[in-house]
Amino acid sequence: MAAGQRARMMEETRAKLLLAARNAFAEKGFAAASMDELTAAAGLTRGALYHNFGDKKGLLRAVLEQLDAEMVAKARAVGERAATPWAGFLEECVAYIELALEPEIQRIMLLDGPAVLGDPSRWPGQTACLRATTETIQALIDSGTLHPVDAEAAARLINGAALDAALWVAAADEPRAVLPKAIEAFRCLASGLLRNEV
Amino acid sequence: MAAGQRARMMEETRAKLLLAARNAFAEKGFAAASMDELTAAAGLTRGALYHNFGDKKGLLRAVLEQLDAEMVAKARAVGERAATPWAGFLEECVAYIELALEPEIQRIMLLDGPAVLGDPSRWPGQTACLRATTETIQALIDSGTLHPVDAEAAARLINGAALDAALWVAAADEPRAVLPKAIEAFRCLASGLLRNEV
DNA sequence: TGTGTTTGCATACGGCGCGTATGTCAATCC
DNA sequence: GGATTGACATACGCGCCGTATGCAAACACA
Repeated sequence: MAAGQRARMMEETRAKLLLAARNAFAEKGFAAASMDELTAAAGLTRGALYHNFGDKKGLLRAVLEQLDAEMVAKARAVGERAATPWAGFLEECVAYIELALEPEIQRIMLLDGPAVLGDPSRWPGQTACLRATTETIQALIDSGTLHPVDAEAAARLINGAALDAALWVAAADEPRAVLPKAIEAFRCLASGLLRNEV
Repeated sequence: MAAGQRARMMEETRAKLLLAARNAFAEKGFAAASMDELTAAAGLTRGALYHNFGDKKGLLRAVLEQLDAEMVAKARAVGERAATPWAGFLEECVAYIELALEPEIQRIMLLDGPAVLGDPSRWPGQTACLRATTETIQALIDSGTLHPVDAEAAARLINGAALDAALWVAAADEPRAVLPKAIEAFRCLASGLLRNEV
């Protein structure tokens, strides 16, 4: 029993640190977030942090994996309820845009993540998000729905457009007013991939 | 004459600092670039830097304005040589993608810039790049070439897609091999904005 | 022309934050 | 039951940023 207890304690401290890190990174940004404050907020010290995550960038990597997993799960759940694969894909992308309105996602995943860890395609698991999009697009190409372009390239373009749209919407003076415009423009743009114009 | 001399000296030190900053930011990234090293490389000290640019972020702002101006000038030069407005627009976008392959542009404008200064639409002059794209798209909409979507939204999406594509290409194992794929996918995507399918 | 003021930049100082090295205590192993 | 490993805390050094201060040259003005 003691062995299990120990492993659970370990997981618990990791979870506490991840939660504190998410809050600190989201509010202050990666650079301005102090490891001392962050760990103190979790009731720990920097010792625990360096033991569990190696360094500050390691902590960011772990936070990003968490966020990425949450995003892909939510987006897929939305996409699966659609009538056609293409509609599902569009719904999924729109869900991404709306998810990316969350300040936490904005700051950590779209701004600090790339700056600190480099291009997302090089992240651990290259972000489940991009993989999922690539697979979906490839399937749509195979079924003849889309023009036969490179699936990975299209996925990157779509993702970049969607996330950049979210960044723009969130920074706008009236986010709720420009969001529909962004979504409409996105649907229009994405339709360029379709083989048969509607 | 002395007055002119003084102003010219001032401009010269600004230029030297900007050049050193471009090199340092491009090679080490904004966070890892040391102001001491940077100014020493320019034959000056931090005193000159804080006197001319206020702080480290101010220096980055100045560098970004320079890069942005250079990019928009090059892209417009490419676009103006095209046969039709739409072709010119596409060529301009492709030029952006290729310009963004430069490590200097990547690191400073696409990665560190947004992380340090926030969304580009909030930068000084909101980046000439975005303004130019918005105007071009609006003109194409007015002439009936494109679907009547929000020009600013479309510009942001197009820009996001193009720059993200460049980020992806540059991080790829064989940039020269994937660049054409990215461009092809981009043209395909952009055609979604067209009113009459080709 | 001489003096007071401003300007452009260098030097000096204080503080903070990261990473690492070291210490400590409990749990495990043999 | 003593030795060892592992999880975490504590202590230290170093670099870096921002600001306060110093200084010499250029201007203003009478």
